Amino acid sequence: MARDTAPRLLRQFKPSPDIAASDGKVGNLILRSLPRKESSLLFPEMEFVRLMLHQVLHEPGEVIRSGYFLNSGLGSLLTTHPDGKTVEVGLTGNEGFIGLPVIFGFKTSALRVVTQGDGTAYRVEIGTLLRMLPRCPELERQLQRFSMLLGMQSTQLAACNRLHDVTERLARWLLMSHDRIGGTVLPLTQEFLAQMLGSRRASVTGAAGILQRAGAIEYSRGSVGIVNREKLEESSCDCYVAIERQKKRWLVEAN
Amino acid sequence: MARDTAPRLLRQFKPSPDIAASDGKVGNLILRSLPRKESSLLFPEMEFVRLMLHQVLHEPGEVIRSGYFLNSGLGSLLTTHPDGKTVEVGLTGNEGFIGLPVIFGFKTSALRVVTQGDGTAYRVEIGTLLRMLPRCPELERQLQRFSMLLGMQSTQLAACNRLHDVTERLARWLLMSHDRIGGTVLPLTQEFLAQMLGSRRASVTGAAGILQRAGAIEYSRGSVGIVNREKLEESSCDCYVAIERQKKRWLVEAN
DNA sequence: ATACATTTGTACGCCTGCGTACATTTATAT
DNA sequence: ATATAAATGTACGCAGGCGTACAAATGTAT
Repeated sequence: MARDTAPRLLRQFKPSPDIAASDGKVGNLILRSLPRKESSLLFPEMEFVRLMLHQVLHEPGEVIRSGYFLNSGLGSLLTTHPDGKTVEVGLTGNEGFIGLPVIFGFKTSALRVVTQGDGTAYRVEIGTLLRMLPRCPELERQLQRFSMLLGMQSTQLAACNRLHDVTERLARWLLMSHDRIGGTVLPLTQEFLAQMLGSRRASVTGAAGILQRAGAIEYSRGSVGIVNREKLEESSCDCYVAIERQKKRWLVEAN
Repeated sequence: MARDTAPRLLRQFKPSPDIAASDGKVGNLILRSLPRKESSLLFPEMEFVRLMLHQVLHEPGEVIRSGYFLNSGLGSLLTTHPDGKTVEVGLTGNEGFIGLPVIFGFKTSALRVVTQGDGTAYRVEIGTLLRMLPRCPELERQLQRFSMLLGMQSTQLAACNRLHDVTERLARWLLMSHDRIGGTVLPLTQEFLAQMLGSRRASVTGAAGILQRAGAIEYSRGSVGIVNREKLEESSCDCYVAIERQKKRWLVEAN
């Protein structure tokens, strides 16, 4: 085995519903942007669920049964490889939706989707979603735009993986996650980070040490604290700002 | 400068129309799949153009004025970086369309798009295309599906860039290009390949030497001939088949 | 035919990251 | 309190690729 330890991922299929907690604020930006007409159609069909750390939402090749509008927490899109290696090729928080292929008529996922950090989401069964879409043009537009943004993100990550070293990529990853998670303390092990970055766990140890000595982060057994965002940005490659810049530009263009 | 030589790219904005050559067969698969109703709307609005080697169709940050349905030849999607480095993050031939962001309401390109090999395309002005889309639902569907396929491709390339060495990636690249170009001889310099793979030109020399000694390819000054596809597939990483497999699976699912 | 530009071959030192292995620290369960 | 598991620190040799530089070969223009 090429990895230190097998990933401890929760493969339970369905997050448990938690109706009680669903009242009040909707965190997901797509849902929030919808006209009342569409959201009133949609919400009765969705289920508020808690997502646990490292929960697997989709597995490559698997039929996608549910889509998830994230309210909080984040989802990592990973490629998987025969030897157990994984590489993160996309990352989304409350700005996004998990289950994009179905929007375009496809049924299976090409990627593993894993949650990172506790969070909540609105889950919708795919059949239901597909029935709703014709009556929710704004939702459809939002989902399609998000897919383009995510695609752009993955092209930038493709280049990043080619050109930048572990420390730069780790800093980039932490910045991207920090933007999508409420607090400044991220529940992360180095082993998990290694799976995200597609590197050795030992390489992450080295990189994390560099960032810590630079005063950018602080970490201990299973959690990383961001103590100085500026320094973290200095340590990161430009890919972080490149992604953010393009995202903003496009959102302005799309009015 | 980090590169041996500045890229010799043709930056002329518009490919020259060539009406004479436009009669007869349409090579682009999206256009061919359209119902007569839509294609008869569309074709009068498009211009048949020749694409020259290494022609730049879009530049990052630039407003996208025209879209291209490729009939032959291929288009590379590249990220560009301040130091002149580029990395290919997507590749399409006659199955695709160049100018996807506009379909989703965005106006600028995030990537450089360069043609590879001579080819032809149908060019359509963006304004025209956007006016047509509401009346061409099947076209819209096809374009959206293609964007998802391209997105999947770039996620695979993101992982490939992380995990595989130059020789494997070169073999993969040649396979992907071979599929999209008619003949078995590709007009390529090692310098150009280096820009696609995001590596040194000297690294490409080494990798090409390995593939040649393996009996997979033959090359000389500006052209690479594929002499044995099986051996090329053996030298490639699995990313090639992974992309093809997922593409086929999705196309079946979408019926 | 000769000069020039382009393309390719090759070499050198260097650094990063890999695979692997083992020790150490820290949390959790009994 | 003690055992067990999980997470982290660290080390070693090795391979691939980088940046750089220059020479050789091969087209192209005058």
